[in-house]
Amino acid sequence: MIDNTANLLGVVGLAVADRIHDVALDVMNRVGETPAALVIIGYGFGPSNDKLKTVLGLSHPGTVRLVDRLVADGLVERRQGRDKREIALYLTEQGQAAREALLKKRLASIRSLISPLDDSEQEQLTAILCKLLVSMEPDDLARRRLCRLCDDRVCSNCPIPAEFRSTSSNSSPVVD
Amino acid sequence: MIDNTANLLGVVGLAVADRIHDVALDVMNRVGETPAALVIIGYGFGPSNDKLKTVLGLSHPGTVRLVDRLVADGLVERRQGRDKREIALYLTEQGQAAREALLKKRLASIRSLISPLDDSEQEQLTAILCKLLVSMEPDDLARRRLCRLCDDRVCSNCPIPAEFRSTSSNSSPVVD
DNA sequence: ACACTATATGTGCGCAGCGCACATATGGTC
DNA sequence: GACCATATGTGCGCTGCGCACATATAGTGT
Repeated sequence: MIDNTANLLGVVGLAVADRIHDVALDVMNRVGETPAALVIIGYGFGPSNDKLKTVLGLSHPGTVRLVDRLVADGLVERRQGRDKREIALYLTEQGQAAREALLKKRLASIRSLISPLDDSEQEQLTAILCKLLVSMEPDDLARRRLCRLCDDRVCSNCPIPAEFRSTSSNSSPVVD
Repeated sequence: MIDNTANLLGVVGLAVADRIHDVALDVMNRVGETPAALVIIGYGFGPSNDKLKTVLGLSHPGTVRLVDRLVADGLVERRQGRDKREIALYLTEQGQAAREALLKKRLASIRSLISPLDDSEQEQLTAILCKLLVSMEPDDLARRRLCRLCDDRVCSNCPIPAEFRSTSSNSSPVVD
């Protein structure tokens, strides 16, 4: 019985991931971790290459090349970081617009998926998803990675404990 | 409010997709549509390259190369199809084992995700997922694509109408 | 001041996964 | 037999990524 539920969740999860994939391809013509990088850099706290790397779960060179692509696309710019080694990544205006479109279309595509639910079912689903998320990932990094494509402005009741979302500031998911 | 639910579903969907990705990497060291191909070929009805292509949503050359990889890995063999143009794809013994491992570990990884739910929540989730799936994809092909990684043996109550699962046989998802 | 190590970014190279354009072989139709 | 449809396969290139290595800056100990 639980296998049946698990299989159904596998199907819906795949459907959601497919939709997000398609949105990213449509908005920025990039796939993989590049869309997540756009979201994370867009929080505006000027993450270094290294910070980005840990959240995305990529190798260091993979992250460098990913940023190269974002810069080549005119979405991101490298600025001077805290010392002469570090860089700080910021979105360009075009990058901001792309991020907005990405988050907006991501939400829209998933919203259309759950639109057939009535209010009661929607509340049930929300409660269940919250419960799953609370008990999902034990460490800070994995939780940030989990939320790497979130639109945090609509996530007023993010079930992930605040102490896991940022360790030195409540407003930035990319601080150290 | 619905945006909040949508965002949460986006997170869980991403988590599920990440887990499936990791399982495929672990079991067969392949990603992308290759795992799905293993599942589909494994139904044993000897799909042609072209049948496989439509379910996976890949280009024709992409599918040929995908099969090349599966053959090189010793998981799939090309046999003579219905005429001298068509080929028929079948799993080797090793391919069968890999498919079993893939499906088993996929289920296990998702099962661990939903294990914190009590019986009542699990029933609610099942009902909601079924409702979502029923109203999700309008056409035959998209529905097959949706189920491309399913373990159909645990899906006794697949919400996708039977007429969309196979048009000429009730037991094969890859017939024409 | 100077070596040594840690930190941070960037490069050369190669591989996996995929698409476009094209080539080849077989089957069906007039 | 000419012609088109169907099915598979190839040449080539691109994106996304990792491993090994190179380079630049910061800190630390003597």
